[in-house]
Amino acid sequence: MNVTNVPALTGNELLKVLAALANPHRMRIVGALSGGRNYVSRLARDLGMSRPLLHMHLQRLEAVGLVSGSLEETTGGQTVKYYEVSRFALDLTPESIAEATRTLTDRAESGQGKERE
Amino acid sequence: MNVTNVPALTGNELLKVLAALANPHRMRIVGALSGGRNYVSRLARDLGMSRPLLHMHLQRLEAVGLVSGSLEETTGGQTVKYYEVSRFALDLTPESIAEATRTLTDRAESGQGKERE
DNA sequence: AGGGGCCGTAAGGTTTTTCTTACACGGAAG
DNA sequence: CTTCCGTGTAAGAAAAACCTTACGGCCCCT
Repeated sequence: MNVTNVPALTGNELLKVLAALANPHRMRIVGALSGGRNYVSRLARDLGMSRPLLHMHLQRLEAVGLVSGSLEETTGGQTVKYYEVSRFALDLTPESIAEATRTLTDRAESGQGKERE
Repeated sequence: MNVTNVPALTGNELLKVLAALANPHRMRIVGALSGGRNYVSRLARDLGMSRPLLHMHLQRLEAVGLVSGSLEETTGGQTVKYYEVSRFALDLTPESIAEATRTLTDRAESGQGKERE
C-alpha cells in the first residue's frame, strides 16, 4: 500500500523511487492521480500523451510502489484499469541521504517483495 | 534553510534536483559530503571512483545547487577545490508533487516559458 | 631534470532511457 | 460486420546518460 515513510526506506529503494520521480511525465502522472484515481485511456487524454507511453511510465511507477492499478469491470462489461497513488512522504536532507547511502548496493534492482500479489 | 529551498522550488527545479539525486554515485557524494567538506582528489579516493567521473557528477550536483565548490590555496601553494553540501530539506508527497507539477515547463532549462504548438 | 601532488577537459564508446509506430485482444453498439 | 470503446505488448529508432582513457595545465620537492 505504501512505500514506507517514517522508518526510511533502504538506499536502493530510495534510489529507485527518486529515479521514478525524476521525469516530467511521471511527475505529472503522480500529480494527476493525487487528485483522484483514474483509468489509463482517460489519463492519457488528460495528460496529452500516447497510451503506450503512459503505460510504460505507469509500469515504472508501479514497480517502485508509487502507484497501484486494479482492473475493474464497468456495468457495461468494459474492462477498465484504474490507477491510484500510494501515500508516501519522503524527507530528503543531506543527513537522510547519508543514512540511505549505507544501504546502497548500487546495482539497484534487487527488487524484492514488499507486498503480496 | 536558505540557499536551496523553503518556499518550495518550482517544478522544473524539483525535477532537476530529483534527477541529480537519482544516481548511486551522486547519492554517495552527497552522503559523503554531509559528513564534512572534502576536496576532489581525496573524495575520489574515498569513494573509489575516477577523478573525471567524480568531476562530472560534482558538476551535475553543483548545477542544481546541491553542492558548492571553492578553490583554495594551501600554505604550500597547492590549489585545492573543496566541495560541501548545501543544506536542503525536500518534502516529497503526492500533494507536494501535484503542486510542483503546476510550475512544470517540461523541456525547459531553468529558463523561461516555452509554448507548445 | 624527473617525480609527485593538485586541478581540469575533450574524445569516444557503451549502456539506459525514452518514445513512436504498429499490432493484437474483448465487448457493446451501430 | 464494422466501428468505437477499453486493454495490452513488441520492435526499433532516437536521445540522453554514463564512464574510461588520454591529455593538458600548475606548483613543490628530491
